[in-house]
Amino acid sequence: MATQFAYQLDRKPVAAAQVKFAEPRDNGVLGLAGSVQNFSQDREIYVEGAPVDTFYKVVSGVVRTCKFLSDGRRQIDAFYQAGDIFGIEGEALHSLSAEAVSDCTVISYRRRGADVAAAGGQIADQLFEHLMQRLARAQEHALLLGRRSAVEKVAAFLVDWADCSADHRSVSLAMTRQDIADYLGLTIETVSRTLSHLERDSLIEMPTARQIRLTDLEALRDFNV
Amino acid sequence: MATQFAYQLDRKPVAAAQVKFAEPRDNGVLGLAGSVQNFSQDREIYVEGAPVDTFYKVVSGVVRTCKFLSDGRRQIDAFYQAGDIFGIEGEALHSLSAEAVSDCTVISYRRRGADVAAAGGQIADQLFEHLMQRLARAQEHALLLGRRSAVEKVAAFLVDWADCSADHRSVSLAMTRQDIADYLGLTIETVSRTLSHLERDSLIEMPTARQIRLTDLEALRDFNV
DNA sequence: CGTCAAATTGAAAGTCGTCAATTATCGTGG
DNA sequence: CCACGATAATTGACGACTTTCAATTTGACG
Repeated sequence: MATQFAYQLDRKPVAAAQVKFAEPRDNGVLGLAGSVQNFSQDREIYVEGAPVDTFYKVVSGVVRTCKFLSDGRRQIDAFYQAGDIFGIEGEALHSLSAEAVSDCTVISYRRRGADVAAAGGQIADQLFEHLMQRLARAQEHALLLGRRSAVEKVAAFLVDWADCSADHRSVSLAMTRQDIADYLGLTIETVSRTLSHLERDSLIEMPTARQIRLTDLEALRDFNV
Repeated sequence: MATQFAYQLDRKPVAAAQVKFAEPRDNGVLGLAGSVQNFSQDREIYVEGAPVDTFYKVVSGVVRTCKFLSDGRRQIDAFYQAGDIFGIEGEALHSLSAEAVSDCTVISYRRRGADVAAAGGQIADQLFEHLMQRLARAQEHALLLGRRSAVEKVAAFLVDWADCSADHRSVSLAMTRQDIADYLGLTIETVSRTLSHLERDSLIEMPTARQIRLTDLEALRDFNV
């Protein structure tokens, strides 16, 4: 079956590309035919197994993609922020679910009856780049899930998010502890305990639960040998 | 940068496509310009960070791709068997290392100075399909690593491999317990203990350590709710 | 100020890892 | 063909890290 995306160029990004977990920058692979959609917190954007007819770009807010086991266990694959593109999974069916972490606005672009090649070389290349990056991230994530301890996971998470803040030293989290836990393969309690532990050791400061300052960024980075 | 693969079609697969962890079938995305290479057990095929100038197809034997932490911890991303294609990671640099699990023969294909689009629509589509499948597998693997227990992991591993045997009920493992452990995010001891446990419960039989019969396939499948 | 969800903290349990010893397996050479 | 040595695999005992269960505190919002 032919892979079908109708990509069109959009040279005026709708939001500053402050990107982290998904796209390293605004890549301009956007259709002009996009339509704006709003999702309130925890609302489902699409569900695993649904047919793939659109892909999305985040305008504001945060989106998570995840998988579930039938008993409710959840693994979050990635978080997406303003400028990030998501929803390109599988040829025909979504391999993940996508949900709004916070109230958010996205633009959805319809896949049309033209295959990748027909879409043109430049666009195909951008799509490749996107997939390659997703793949590399997934591999890095697997290493974290399979081989890192709780402290290492949490430290990596904080450093990752700090990298896309202004000073690289503070993080304001849109997600709950449960989201973090399900991203890191831990429980809420372990995440909470680990953060408290890091605060006691003066590696971070938590003015509020969602605002974290990385006071010792080097030490945090050192957890990721 | 343009994504560059010079794909050429090869309609006569070099080996029966008994595929599992990587490719669902022989997809014919092969250059005629491939050259045969042999690697003895545990030999490195390429290393993470190396420039990507070739990709590979397994003729015989088994290959693993993996990542390492500086202290030696290893996470195996995937195993590849006869007919599987591997080595397509990243635009310029390998995001994984590849090593021979057993003595093996592969065909390597050189990437050339033509970008994806120039390679033609059909080939671009096949590459997309390949990447999408890799991505879906990586996500499934992350769910396993982050949210499944030791028994569930081992059961899933066995069922996966049995799916590509003749009767779907027996597995002959090319890899060591250490390989299995590093694939599942466990230790050798836990893998070994879990297998013994499954044997005591009559879910499997182990004539030898590397030959496993799944006597109760249904029960094993049920671990993956 | 009261209510509810989110987050923290404590205590206890359990799963899995670590360390160590034993057994099995395979290739090699006598 | 058997013995030997090296590597792989199994098993046990113990311990640590993480989870589970439960209670408390914090924070957001009407």
